[in-house]
Amino acid sequence: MERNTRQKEIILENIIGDTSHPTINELVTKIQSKYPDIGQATIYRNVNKLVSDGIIDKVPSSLDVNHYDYNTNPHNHLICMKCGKIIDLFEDNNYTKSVKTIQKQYSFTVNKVTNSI
Amino acid sequence: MERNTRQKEIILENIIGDTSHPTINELVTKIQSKYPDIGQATIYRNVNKLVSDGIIDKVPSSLDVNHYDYNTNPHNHLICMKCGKIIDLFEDNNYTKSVKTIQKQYSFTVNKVTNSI
DNA sequence: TTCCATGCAAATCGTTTGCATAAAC
DNA sequence: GTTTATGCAAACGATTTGCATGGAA
Repeated sequence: MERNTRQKEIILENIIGDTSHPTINELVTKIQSKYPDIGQATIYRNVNKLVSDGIIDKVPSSLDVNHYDYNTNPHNHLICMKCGKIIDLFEDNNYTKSVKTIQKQYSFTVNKVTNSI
Repeated sequence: MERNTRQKEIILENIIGDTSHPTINELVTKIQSKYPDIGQATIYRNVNKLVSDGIIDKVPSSLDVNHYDYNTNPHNHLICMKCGKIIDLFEDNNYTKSVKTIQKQYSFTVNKVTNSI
């Protein structure tokens, strides 16, 4: 049986509402700056669990570090393979558009669209 | 000035014509089984160079290992975020289709479309 | 009181790097 | 002969794991 802990609460709190697609490392820094007593293994373990439970999304990047995203609204991502920049693509504006249209609209080459439907 | 070496030739040969989107590790195994004298650092260095030269594509996967793809024809990829399976999407059939159409056609949720345009 | 979750440190995995040697040119 | 590329092993960074301890139920 799963138990509720202070750590789990704090970790989820720090992901919800964060629209910056943080890396694990950014989450660790962010959380430990407020709660230095929370170990990074705990953060890794909980973030992984949130991903496998479908609460948050793992967003792979071109730069070989994963980013994490809490998905209230299902959406896609436009990710730059050179610099790693991530742009959200929400259903109401361009989710239904073709890849070609999307890449024209954003005036760069579409390399990857990640979503969380 | 760049030099042509036997290793470079062999490494490129072993990527061209490989449509299986191999991981670096699969390439290392494949190449070293035929040419045990080629070091893995050399394979890493050359594969990275081929990527930065735009000869081959790095295809990030859900499983935290990169796959590599030699792109004669520009195309997208459909990648399963659970099992890592990669499907090619060529321009002539579905490249211009919307994400929604694509995911209906393949009867699973579109998580990521990678391409090499 | 039971047993799952945590914190720490060590281990692991994939990848990169330093350096001496080999081989292009 | 000069200089880049290679092979090896060590180093590195991100992530996972083992284990003793803490704390939820």
